[in-house]
Amino acid sequence: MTTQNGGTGKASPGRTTLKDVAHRAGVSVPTVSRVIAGNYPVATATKRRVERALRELDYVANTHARALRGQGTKTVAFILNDVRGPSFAEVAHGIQEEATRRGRLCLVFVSGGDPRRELEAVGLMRQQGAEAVILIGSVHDDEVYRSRMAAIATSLDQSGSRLVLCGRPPLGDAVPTTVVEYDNEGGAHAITSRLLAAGHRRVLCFGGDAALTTSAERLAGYRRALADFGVAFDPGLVEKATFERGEAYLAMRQRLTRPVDFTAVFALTDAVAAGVLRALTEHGLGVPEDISLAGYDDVPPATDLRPRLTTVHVPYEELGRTAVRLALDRSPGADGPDQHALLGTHVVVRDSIGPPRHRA
Amino acid sequence: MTTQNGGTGKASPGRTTLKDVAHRAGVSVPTVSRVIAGNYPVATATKRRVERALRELDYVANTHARALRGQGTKTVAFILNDVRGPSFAEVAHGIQEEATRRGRLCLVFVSGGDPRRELEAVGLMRQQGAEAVILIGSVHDDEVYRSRMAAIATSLDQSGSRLVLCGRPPLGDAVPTTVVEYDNEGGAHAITSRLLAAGHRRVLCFGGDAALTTSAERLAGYRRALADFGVAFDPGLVEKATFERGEAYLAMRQRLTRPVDFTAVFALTDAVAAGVLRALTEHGLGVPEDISLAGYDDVPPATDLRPRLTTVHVPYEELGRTAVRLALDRSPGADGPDQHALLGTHVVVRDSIGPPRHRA
DNA sequence: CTGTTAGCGCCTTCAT
DNA sequence: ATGAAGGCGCTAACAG
Repeated sequence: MTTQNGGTGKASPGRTTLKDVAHRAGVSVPTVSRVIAGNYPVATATKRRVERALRELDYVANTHARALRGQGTKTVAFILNDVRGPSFAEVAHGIQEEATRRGRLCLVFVSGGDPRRELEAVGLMRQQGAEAVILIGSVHDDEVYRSRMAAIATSLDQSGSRLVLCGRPPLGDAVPTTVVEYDNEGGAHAITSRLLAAGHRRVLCFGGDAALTTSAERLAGYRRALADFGVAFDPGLVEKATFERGEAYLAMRQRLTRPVDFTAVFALTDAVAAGVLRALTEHGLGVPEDISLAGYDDVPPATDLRPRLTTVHVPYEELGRTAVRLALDRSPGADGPDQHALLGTHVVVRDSIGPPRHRA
Repeated sequence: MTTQNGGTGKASPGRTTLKDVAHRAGVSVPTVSRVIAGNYPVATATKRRVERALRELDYVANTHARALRGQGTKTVAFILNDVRGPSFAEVAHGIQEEATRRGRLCLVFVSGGDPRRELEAVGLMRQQGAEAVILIGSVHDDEVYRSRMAAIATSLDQSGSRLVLCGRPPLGDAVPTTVVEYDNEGGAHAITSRLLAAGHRRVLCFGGDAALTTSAERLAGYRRALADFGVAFDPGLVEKATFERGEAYLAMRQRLTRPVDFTAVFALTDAVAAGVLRALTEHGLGVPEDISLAGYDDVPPATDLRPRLTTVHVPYEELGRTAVRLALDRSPGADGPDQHALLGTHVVVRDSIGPPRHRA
């Protein structure tokens, strides 16, 4: 016993290996392996001895070794801005559920919205040999981003993995990605139309950052609805702000120091709507009596707002599930370069929209 | 070239390996490895050739092989009931941040509150060789659970990993675990005291499941406050329900079909408080004019309730960070069997508590 | 400076 | 029914 585990079981600290078990049971390593796999004949007596050793030594297989051999636990990776956002959380949940159902493990990484961290994360996930790498949520859509992502997508594809864009626009048909979007522009069009149909003509579009894909699309829907109703677009009625509740509140309070030249607000996000609602209320403006309010996302907390928020439902959980399903189901050989799913959105009518009130 | 990757680069589909790169650069495998590690002298010319090959072949190291060799990317695993709960999400965020800061990857598993899935998950995480396995949130605290967990903790400990109980009571001093709790009972005591100090004597304790550790502790704090104020405990004023918003609403509506024999409600959770608030409001009862309301958790959406909820702040994110910190910082040799952190809670006073209103 | 050798833990032939 | 051998991809020792 010069080298290491001399005796009857494991001596050194660290994980129990097949060798330890084999020693203890007085058999060879492959025999133990076969008992575990159970797909090969083993004498009943031997089997029992091995099983006892297995139990006594509390053996667990080493996934890394298995992965190296080719057949290890597969994993699905996802990268998001922030787990705390209700909509992201919903997507994450969908991914989890579907991945677990298919016997996959989930790796998570939070990028904080920083493209560099996102890139770094993708690299790590690639090292891990993730079967799919899912990118969740909005992004600054510039040329650098697109070319980098295209390169990454190709790399992943070549190593048998898959880049999935979830709630983010495609990179182009040539790029081997799976894209799972929802009808972002359509939802914005629908809810803005709702506001316009109720008689509103001065609709403040509030929140978001035009450089972000999500904002841009929602803004586009807003503008298209305006055009459909023959209402001129007024840049003064587009107020950029963050997607974050607190800042939206502050920004709206700021806006209210100027004359109120709108009768309705389209908040680009439910969280923004919450902030807007608070600012409005504190300013003595009733919703929907004085000002109508619409949101976007239909996250659970929106139900607790008073009045209950009329908003656009986005199937976030389904988005996550679909992402996993598509990425995993594509036949490994046939490299259909482009998979694309577009999920529908719809307006959920609650209590925050009313007819416009004529103002002095 | 009889076997496989004969020629200049990688021929077979799948990941690029060191061997592929070595072939392409016309050097041996270890040389490539050294160029990558950069901790060993390599001729500049060779180095350049290798680097080019590396780039051209888009090489990424295989974490599993590295892990097998001993020095791979470490990972931290956490298991929770549901990512969608704001408080869980906060803990998850804290874990992420701290783990990433320390160069660890995160594995996540959603158990849906099912103890069996939790057990299964721990097994998977153990196979992965996770450095720490963090269990988040409340649990059904029976004997079976305790003994099973103790066994798992010991197993993990022996393989150099660590079981971390986060927001969940310890298993006993003998069990090698890291426990990161918050002062659950104390927070409940404090906020109930607040209600009692405001003059309330009939306080309905609403929501939760007494079999769950979290509920039990909060209920205990409630009772202790009652005792401190010399108010007799009335079992009729404890209403079990779920922790879930929607069900809480329904349960409260049900309760309101009976006579209103309380002047204040202590909701065991902010989500429950939201449901209760809605039921109360719809029943024509004003908060806090008619009924005072207190919550627990201080999750962000609580700010959007009207009136803004007075509640107990729980440092969830800090809980997550601390869990990672403790688990990773303990000196590997010295097996201090028990690590225990107890984080403080405090009441956040907002607008949902007022003096009791004398009722007919 | 570079290549050869060995071995991490597992599983899959192949040969008893 | 069982053991011996080989190799997954990588890196640390040991030659040269």
